[in-house]
Amino acid sequence: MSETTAKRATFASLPTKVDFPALEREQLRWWQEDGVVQDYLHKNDNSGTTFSFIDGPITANNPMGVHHAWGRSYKDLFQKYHNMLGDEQRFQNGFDCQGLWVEVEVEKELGLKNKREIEEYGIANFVERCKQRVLTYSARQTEQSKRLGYFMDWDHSYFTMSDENNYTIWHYLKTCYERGWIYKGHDVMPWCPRCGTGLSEHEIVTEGYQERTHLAVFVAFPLVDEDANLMVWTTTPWTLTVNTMASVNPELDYALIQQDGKRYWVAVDAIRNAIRGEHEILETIKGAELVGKRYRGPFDDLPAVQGLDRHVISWSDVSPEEGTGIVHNAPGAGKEDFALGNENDLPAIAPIDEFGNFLEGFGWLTGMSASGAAKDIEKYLKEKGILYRSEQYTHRYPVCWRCGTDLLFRLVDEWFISMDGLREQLKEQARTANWYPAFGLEREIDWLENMHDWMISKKRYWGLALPIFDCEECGTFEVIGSETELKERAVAGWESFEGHTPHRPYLDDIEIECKECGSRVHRVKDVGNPWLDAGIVAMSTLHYRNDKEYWEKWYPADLISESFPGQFRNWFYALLTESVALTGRAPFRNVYTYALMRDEKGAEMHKSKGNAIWFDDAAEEFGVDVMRWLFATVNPSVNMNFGPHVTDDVRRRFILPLWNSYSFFVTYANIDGWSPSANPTPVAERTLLDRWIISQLNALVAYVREKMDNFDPTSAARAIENFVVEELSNWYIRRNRRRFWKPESDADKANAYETLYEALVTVSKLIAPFMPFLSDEIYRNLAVAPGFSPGVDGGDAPPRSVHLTGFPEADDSLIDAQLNREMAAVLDVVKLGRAARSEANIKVRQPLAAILVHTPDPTDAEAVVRLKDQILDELNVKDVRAITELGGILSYEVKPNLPLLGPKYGKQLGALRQAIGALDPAAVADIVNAGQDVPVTLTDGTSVTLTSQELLVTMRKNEGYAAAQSEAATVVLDTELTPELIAEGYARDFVRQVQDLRKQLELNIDDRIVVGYSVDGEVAAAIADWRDWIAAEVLAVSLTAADDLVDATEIKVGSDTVLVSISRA
RNA sequence: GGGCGCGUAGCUCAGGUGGUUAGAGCGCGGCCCUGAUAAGGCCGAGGUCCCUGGUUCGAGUCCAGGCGCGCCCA
Repeated sequence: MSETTAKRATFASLPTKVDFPALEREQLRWWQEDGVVQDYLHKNDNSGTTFSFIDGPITANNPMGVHHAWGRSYKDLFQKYHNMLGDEQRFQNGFDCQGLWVEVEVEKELGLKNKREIEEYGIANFVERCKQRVLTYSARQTEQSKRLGYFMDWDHSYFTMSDENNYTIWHYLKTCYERGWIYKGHDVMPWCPRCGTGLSEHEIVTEGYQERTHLAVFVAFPLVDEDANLMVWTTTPWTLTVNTMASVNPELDYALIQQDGKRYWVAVDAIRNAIRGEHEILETIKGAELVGKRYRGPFDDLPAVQGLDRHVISWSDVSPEEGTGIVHNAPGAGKEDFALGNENDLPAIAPIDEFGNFLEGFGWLTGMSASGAAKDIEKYLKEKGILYRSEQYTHRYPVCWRCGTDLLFRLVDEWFISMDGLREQLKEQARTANWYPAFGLEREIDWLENMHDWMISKKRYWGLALPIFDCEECGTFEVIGSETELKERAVAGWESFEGHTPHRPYLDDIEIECKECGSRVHRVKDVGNPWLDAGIVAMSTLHYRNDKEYWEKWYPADLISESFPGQFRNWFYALLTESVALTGRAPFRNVYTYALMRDEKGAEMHKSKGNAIWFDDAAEEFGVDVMRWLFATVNPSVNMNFGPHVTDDVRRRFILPLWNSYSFFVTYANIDGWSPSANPTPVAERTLLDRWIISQLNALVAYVREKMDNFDPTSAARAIENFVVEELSNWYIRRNRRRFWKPESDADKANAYETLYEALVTVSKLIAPFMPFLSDEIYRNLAVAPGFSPGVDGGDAPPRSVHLTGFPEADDSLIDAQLNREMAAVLDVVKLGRAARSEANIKVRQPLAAILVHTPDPTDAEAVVRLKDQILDELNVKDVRAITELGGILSYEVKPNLPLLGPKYGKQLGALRQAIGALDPAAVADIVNAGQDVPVTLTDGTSVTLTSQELLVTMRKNEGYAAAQSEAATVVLDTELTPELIAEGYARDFVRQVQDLRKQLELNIDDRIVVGYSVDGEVAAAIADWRDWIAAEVLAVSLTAADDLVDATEIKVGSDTVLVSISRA
């Protein structure tokens, strides 16, 4: 081989240790400098087929975490795949810009504590800072996404704060208004007193509840017409101020209790929990009998609550499990209470302002914070003599998801879109899409069935300026649907708005004339719910308002993809409802969803817990390809545990075997100066193993395409991994190593290179959508460096990056199902042979005369014998023979063929199985093998006749043989060792150890050596007999027995010790 | 309280349409192979397939109820 090293190396040689993150950075640099991404984006301009992806906007408020990389990897891989298929695409990324989450971060930056301080700072300044923050983090996320290998048209990302996005929402709102769906609601909302805003139903997320401990009070409400009290319980004492009724369950039993001279009504089942100390039960009645009794409220002297007729009402939801079984209701301070008040025509009185402080009319409480007043109220109740007792009570309580403040329930005016008119149509449209996984549809339908009207207003600053003009004079309101309509209608304030984006505060001064009464009307101060912003993008980003042709081309999207949590009720819902309202059609055809990322131990990742992993750190520590391969191979609907051990595992399991296969090829191709030929040998003329791996490769290509076309990258990636690791690396390369290192440069060697080359180049394309960096590294070195990739690109000059190529197409004529099946049998025999050797404790280096093979289907055994070359070498045996005579090695076993017999014999099957077990297997086997029927008599005397198909005849190995058995085959070793076999074993032992010495001396693969050795007896004879073979194996120019060795090393051959010395020739 | 999903080896997870001996990877113990490999192979220990009931000749798989966990809703 030494003369071949001088030949020109075709491929860049590879480092023995790979630094994957460094390789990725280098690849990234080249893509950008060489304009690869630009060419990729325009590869399919006007191709005639399209793939429309609409990006769910990422909130541009912080740097990306690794969980963002998960979702973005799916988005990229589907788009890269379709780009390779030749589909034209838009490649538009989106940023979500407006909303409270940005405001909260800016408040932190500026040190502002509440809305009052924001207004002092100035709304215009504040809004400007919000915009700046979005620009900062969208730029940061763009760079991070590029590092992920995510190819998008980054210069044309959409921003939900854009004029077009906001005006398209106006158009949507106007449409809703014209259909009569918009209304001003009066409702009790969860309210954050710090943020000074209500939270919509959509925002009370899981983190929106926390364990909190509050002061809870048991309070007596004196009845007006009798000497007794209603006992009530509440964890929010401030709500007692606006109590207007008390409710009981009419079905429950209530007891009148006497204690310390006072009488209390309490539900019988609540006595244990509520009452402390000795007491007497005077009488028991049904809750229904309490209904209508009048009582005095604890704060009935306050000016704000005069003129109320407080009495007991009936409410079937009252339970005795918490509290007293009598519920104090404050319709102005509780959501369910508000509904109950409406049902019973009792008024709702609002006690608090937007900061959670008591309003005018609440006496000594006015100006106090509602949640801070608990202690004072407790004291007041005590002094008034109506406090029974108080306790610290821990429960799950809603908190503001941004700032953690306890929420209050506040009576407010908000704007809503009525959903009932659209509900059925939304469900119908949701069903037109394919959901992956399929249960996503059920989740969406469940949400659509239960959703309430959509609260779209928010009393904040940075967001969509709701185009609602509400006349204070006559109560008429109007919705403006576009910038031109606004200009037409504006009678004041246009000048101060003109030239600004449609945000607060610039729009706040505009006035229009009320169409009913002619009064001047301002825009409501509210901004929009941010899901309006994200939900309109299927319309706004496709130029729905201004370019219908473009919109028709790209709508609906072929794909959208986001993670489960929240999106069924948030983005998917908002997209659906806005698009369906405007067009009647669902905006997407396929929805690909995935679960949550956890840390390595399965715990939720949190910044505060310190277990969150930032994207930048992960990219530099692990490399992004390894993450992307992990993301592609896990089950997307199961939560993923992510961390260094998991990525290490992926690297070891797949990426290194792939790299090693690639590296093996490059190493030997360069030694041989091999380069791809314009006219490779037709596959049909190559060896069996070559034809086999090419056959498997084409089957793989067909499978991967099918799975990718059905949005199942997981199955595709797992199949690729199996092919590379099991078939290519562990079998094809392992079995063919000698073809690559043999000294002759003959046709057989060329075929081996051609075959491995085609497999590797094709694999580089298959993995391109999944691992953009490694795939291009392999592709560029193998296909671009030599100038063309024959047998892969038809001999044409290949594109300069794998991302500019087409996705491989399977050549069905190269798929040989018969060969694949036979090779599977061979692989099984090899595995069993190794198992048998291991069990018999005979190492592989010791040659054996033969193995005997039996397969249930005799044609498999014939194939195994035909393909025995692979087995001889792998198992180090001299012959492979099919077992033709049982010879005591195997015996017959007869089993019922259950899938056939079950349906036919039903309940008789048990008896039948018993009868079959009692038959003489050998006799039955003869009959079945002759294809004749077998008569069987059951225990009850019934006779049945079984056909040969209804019985399964198998072989079982007998004890006492070195053998192994699986469902597919039985392999038996011939363990008899002749002196010749033993001598050959010594020779192999010797070679193996000399090779090890070469390695220790760090000799080059093709260095020639001089070997001296010293040993006596059988081992000496064996070495002498095998001299030529040994010398060839270890590249020895001489192999000499000598007693005067310098620097000799002891090695073990058989049980003898041999002294060996080697040196470079 | 309702919807959806999940529950299989110490850990992470595979297990079309019910079928004969339930698998993989990691980890653990032992052995083997190795001049592409930071690899690989074989053997072993390790299982109440969450529980109960039902359908069936036969249930990890289908049905009902329950328990536990997750997400969503009330």
